[in-house]
Amino acid sequence: MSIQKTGSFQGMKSLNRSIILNSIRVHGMISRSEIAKETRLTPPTVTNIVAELILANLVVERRPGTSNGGRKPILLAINADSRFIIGVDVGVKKVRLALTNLNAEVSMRRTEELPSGLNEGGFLLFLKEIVSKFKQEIEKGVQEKIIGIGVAMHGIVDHTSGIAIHAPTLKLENVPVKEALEETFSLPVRVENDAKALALGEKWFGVGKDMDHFFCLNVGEGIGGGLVQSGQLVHGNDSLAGEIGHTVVDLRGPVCSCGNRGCLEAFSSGNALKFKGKQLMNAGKAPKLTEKLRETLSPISGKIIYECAVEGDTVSREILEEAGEYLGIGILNLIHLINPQMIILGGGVSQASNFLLKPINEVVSARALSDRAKKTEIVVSKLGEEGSLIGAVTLVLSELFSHEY
Amino acid sequence: MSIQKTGSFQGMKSLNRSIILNSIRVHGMISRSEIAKETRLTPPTVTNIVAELILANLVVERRPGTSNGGRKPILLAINADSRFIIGVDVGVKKVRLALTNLNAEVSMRRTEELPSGLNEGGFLLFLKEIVSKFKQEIEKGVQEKIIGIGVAMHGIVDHTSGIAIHAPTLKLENVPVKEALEETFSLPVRVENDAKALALGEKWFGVGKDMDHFFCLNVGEGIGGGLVQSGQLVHGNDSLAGEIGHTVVDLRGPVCSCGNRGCLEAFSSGNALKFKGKQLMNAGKAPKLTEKLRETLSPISGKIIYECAVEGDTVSREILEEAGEYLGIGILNLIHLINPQMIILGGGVSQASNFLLKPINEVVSARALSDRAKKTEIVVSKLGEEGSLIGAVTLVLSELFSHEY
DNA sequence: TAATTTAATTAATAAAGCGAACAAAAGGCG
DNA sequence: CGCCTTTTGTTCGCTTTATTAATTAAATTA
Repeated sequence: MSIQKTGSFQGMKSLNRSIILNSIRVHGMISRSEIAKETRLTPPTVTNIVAELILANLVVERRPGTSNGGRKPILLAINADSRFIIGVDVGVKKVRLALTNLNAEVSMRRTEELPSGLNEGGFLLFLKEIVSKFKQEIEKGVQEKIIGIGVAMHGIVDHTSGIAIHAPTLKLENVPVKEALEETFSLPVRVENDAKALALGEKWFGVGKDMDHFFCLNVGEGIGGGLVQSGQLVHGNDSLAGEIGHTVVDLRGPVCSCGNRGCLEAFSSGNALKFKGKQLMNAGKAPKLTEKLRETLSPISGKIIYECAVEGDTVSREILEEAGEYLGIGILNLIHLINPQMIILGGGVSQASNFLLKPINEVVSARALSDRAKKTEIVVSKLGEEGSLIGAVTLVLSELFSHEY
Repeated sequence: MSIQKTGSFQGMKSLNRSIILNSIRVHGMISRSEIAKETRLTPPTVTNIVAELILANLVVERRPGTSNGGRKPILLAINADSRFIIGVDVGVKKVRLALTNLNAEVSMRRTEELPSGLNEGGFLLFLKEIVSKFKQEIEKGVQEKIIGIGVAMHGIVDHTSGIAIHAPTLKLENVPVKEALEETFSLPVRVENDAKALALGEKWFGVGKDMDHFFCLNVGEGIGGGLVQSGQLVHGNDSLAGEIGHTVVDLRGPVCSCGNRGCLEAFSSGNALKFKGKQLMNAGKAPKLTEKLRETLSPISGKIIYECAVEGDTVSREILEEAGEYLGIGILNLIHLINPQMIILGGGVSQASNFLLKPINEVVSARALSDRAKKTEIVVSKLGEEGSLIGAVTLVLSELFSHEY
């Protein structure tokens, strides 16, 4: 059994602090008395804690609200620009960097190409270098207000130790990202798997804002996912939870990159689309695709297939539709296992959602066990390409706003 | 967002109370100073709360422990016989009843046949009658010590309202079990799905005792499951979580009772075994089975197949092995999605575990993504046939020992 | 038997929420 | 315009409960 947190005065206050802080954050603007009503804290407690938060510069009083027949309420808001966070999203080919305030509003961004073939040491060196360069470009006044660095990373990440345990496409193992960055920058660093970061980002700033139970799929070249249960990110026992890409949807399906047969990833990932397109082209069954590639001089990719589908190519549409059907099966299994309120589609593939949502929804509503399961909302992320990056920032934010802080 | 619990003195104390109570429960016997060390509560706090617990008769001082070079510690234990609980397990054909103490030790049990064709009202009437009869048979002194009734029930159950929303095989919908029993017996009643109850039972009294993340399969005529994450039962958004039986393992598989194709339940449930056996017998490919049925004059069943397998019948063994392989796929999907530390096999099929565990483990270790996932322990429940019943009792217990109480 | 060690309790202290009363600021109404 | 009512927010004394330090209790050991 894990070590439990005991009830203490500090703990009690810390809990109330985070309740108030989150109430302000979620509402954008809210008065003290509204907070008291909503959270069931007493007015004096709210007053006291808010006073501390204002002193700490985390909260500011804004304009008075409209009266309800008595004294006007004083609206409180998060002092968004009092602190800043650096977010880093380590992808397969590139690293994105962003500077945001407490509302995760990006005020500066960079994208760096990730050199291939780096070993663990080289990778860390590169990471430190680009973060350092990025930080130096930030104006002095803001630089001092940076309170932490959040890193979203492809592969398996132990979020407690901040070690990237296994990043297959980068061919890296056990990289102590947190330790290295904390030492270099003397700032708290949080590291998380990119799909899980995305899910957290959706919980705080995306379509998952009001959801307590949801699953967020990250469909790009591969397929990952992040699960939120009771408002909390689920890591499982070894930080492996969420690997929906390698759940089996058809035992006799094609071989997946992981060596198994019939994984969802082998049907519906960007790579799977690419493979399927190539196959059809070789068989001479995808004239439009062949033409498009000759025109644009680009290699086959999920994006190209999507573009052809937009332009009306039936073959491309069928490829996407089939991918959607299998995604539907994977999502269905998910629904039956953990019964989320919402499924969020994120990652590169979310662009193609107009072709995917229909088959997914059809499969789910046809096969879900109960009416309630059929009603599981399936939506597309609105955070776009920067979703994981926003999630990375949120890793730091969530600690600032959390109970433990 | 759900209503949060605020930090308050009561809350703080209630939390510490539950921490201490659980520490005593888990250790069986433990001294005050050990509790303080383990829980990081201060000695006076432990003393104070323990004093209250003793006053409430929940805890007793037992014999002194062995000295560690100074004064002997006074060992504390849960006063097991200070309170009793009635557990009810509503199955498809029968209802089990049990009376237990705080250690979930059964001191009285009954099994009643469940009449078929009851409607909602008739079902409740029957339930009230058998519980009433059972209660009257309990000796007076113990009867007064009953603190609640826990009900485990087949089908979809809303555990907050205590309504059995959907019980397909009983053909019942929206049965207000909690309300009805609470009114009749003036005792707190908790109702839960049987597989989830089983999982809770395993967490408290079974092999899941020291596990924070596990999944408990209940394989009987159908296949259900209960998920424990961070020590807590997971219900999902509509109490539907855990339905592993209807996750798809092979799109082109046989038709399931739910109408879909390729559900795990259509491969590995007791019913699936039965069906498969019948199929082989009709094709004349299962001589041993045919003989056994003629001998025993009983209809084909999972149990018979198991018995034949024990007696060395290759056909029966193959049936079980195949069921195991598909179970392995289902479990694999589970592992990749939520990464539990342990998988517990419970329900009727757990008897046949000697034939099932091998293929399950083979599939998991062959196909799991990472070494850590391969190491997921797969074990058999030790609670046996009464697992869900113990779980039902635990529903009440967990509230007595919990923070909210 | 005295010294030491560990266990448990007591007493004084302090943290922080709570309830009641109070102040501040509106709006409503005569 | 001025008084009353309502809503918002604060102040103050009280209460709960954990914490620290000192104390008592009961062993072991030298």
